[in-house]
Amino acid sequence: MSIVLTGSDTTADPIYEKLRRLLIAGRYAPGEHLVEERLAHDLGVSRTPVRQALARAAAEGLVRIYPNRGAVVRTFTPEDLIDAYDLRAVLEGYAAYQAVFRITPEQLAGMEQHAAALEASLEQTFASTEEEILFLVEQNQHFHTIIITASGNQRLAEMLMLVVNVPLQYRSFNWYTSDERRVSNFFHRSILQALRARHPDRARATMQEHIYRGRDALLKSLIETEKLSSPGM
Amino acid sequence: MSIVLTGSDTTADPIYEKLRRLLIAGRYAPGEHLVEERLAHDLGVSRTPVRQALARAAAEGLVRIYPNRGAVVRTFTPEDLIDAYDLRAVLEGYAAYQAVFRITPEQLAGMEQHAAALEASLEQTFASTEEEILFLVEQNQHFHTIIITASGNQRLAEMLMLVVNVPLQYRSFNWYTSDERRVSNFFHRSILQALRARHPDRARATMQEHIYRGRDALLKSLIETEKLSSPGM
DNA sequence: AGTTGTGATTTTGTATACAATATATCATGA
DNA sequence: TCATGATATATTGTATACAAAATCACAACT
Repeated sequence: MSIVLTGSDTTADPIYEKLRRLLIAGRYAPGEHLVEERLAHDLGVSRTPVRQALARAAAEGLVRIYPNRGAVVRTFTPEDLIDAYDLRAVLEGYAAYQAVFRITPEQLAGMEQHAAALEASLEQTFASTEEEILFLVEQNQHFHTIIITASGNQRLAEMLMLVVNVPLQYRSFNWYTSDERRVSNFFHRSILQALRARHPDRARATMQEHIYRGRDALLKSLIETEKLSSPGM
Repeated sequence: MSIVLTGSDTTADPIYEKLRRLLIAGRYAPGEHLVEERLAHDLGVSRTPVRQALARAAAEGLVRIYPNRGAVVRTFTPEDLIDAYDLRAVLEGYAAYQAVFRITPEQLAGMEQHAAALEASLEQTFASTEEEILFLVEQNQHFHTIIITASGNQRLAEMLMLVVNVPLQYRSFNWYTSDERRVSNFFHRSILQALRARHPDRARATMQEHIYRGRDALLKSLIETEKLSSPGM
């Protein structure tokens, strides 16, 4: 497997791809006004293709476009994140349920590998560099992507991409504390077990709990940074 | 309530709106090559805004864009429709479950009205004009939209729009036979009952069954027209 | 000091021009 | 007749120009 939850086949527009990568990587701050000329400069093209990419990014929820006032990077309120994670729980829970009936030994082996890679990181000192975290996020994505693919529902994969593709600055929170990483690993193992044992309900339930845990960890760290940055406001 | 599952707030681009309406209404045949100049003429603007609208339509899955070869109206294989309806069942089932905890008496009254309008059509002679069917489709959409709104998950509404907004030529099949309309009405009543009684599980189960019925009816009529149009192929 | 109004500047929205690519047409030869 | 290749046409992709709208700066006034 090469790429993680890429736009399936919907994509294939290199400059939109580039913009999306920048947005997801957090190159532009949430709420930031994206002046077209600046983007054009950053992407090395003129405004015309930039506008197309922005229209698409708006459809995918990465930015919001206000008529005659341009595009701003989408901001996520805690409520937005809760909504998104609820949806993820429902959709990926369903994916796990369905995957039980279709997942192949090769796919299970792949999941095993990614789970092992994540597990290995537990042994290390908890001095996680940004690069290290990026690696973990990627391994985790691979793990989840296999299940989604194994569900056999093409459309589901597209939907989930829209929900999961939240800027990295939000997602990577989960991988900072070694505590959360341990819990996460436990669930990865449980999910694998349920899939191997062909227990659809267990697969779904475990997946849902896994995602809700991730959500809670994210919200907790969000609230904490909130407190730190604006104590009295 | 005014508009049905409009692009929430994601929209607000009049020319994209126009294009979407044409696509959903079936103005262009599935698989048809959408030459930009022609669209520009049809929409009364130049190619530039058309291309933006197309980029967006591609992101929403209404068309597919092949690099250097333009856009084609998305075609739906039976598998695509099955995937879409499965997702609908999952998502709207979830919406119904959540709606139990938040739906207001006003919203219930609104649903009652739309259900009644649909029920009234059962009494009439079954000579359904195209206009009549459009009315039924709309009433049905309103009914479902209220539940989705009542779920309280904004993102869910956006997701469902992407799944539900399948060209009319596919959707309206369900409303041709008076048999299906009767079954549909039965489920509308059951769903309302479950919501009023505040039974989340019943609401979800009934909604899911309702959607699966719709799917089966659609597939059945698709296969039949398939047989009629190409008997030997 | 704060508010409102006016002009300058920035930024968006659309049209047009042109280059790059794909498709269609048609002649040539087996 | 059919396949193949060259040429012409059509269509997409990008850049630029300009009009419309919003934002900003700053002065005049209360």
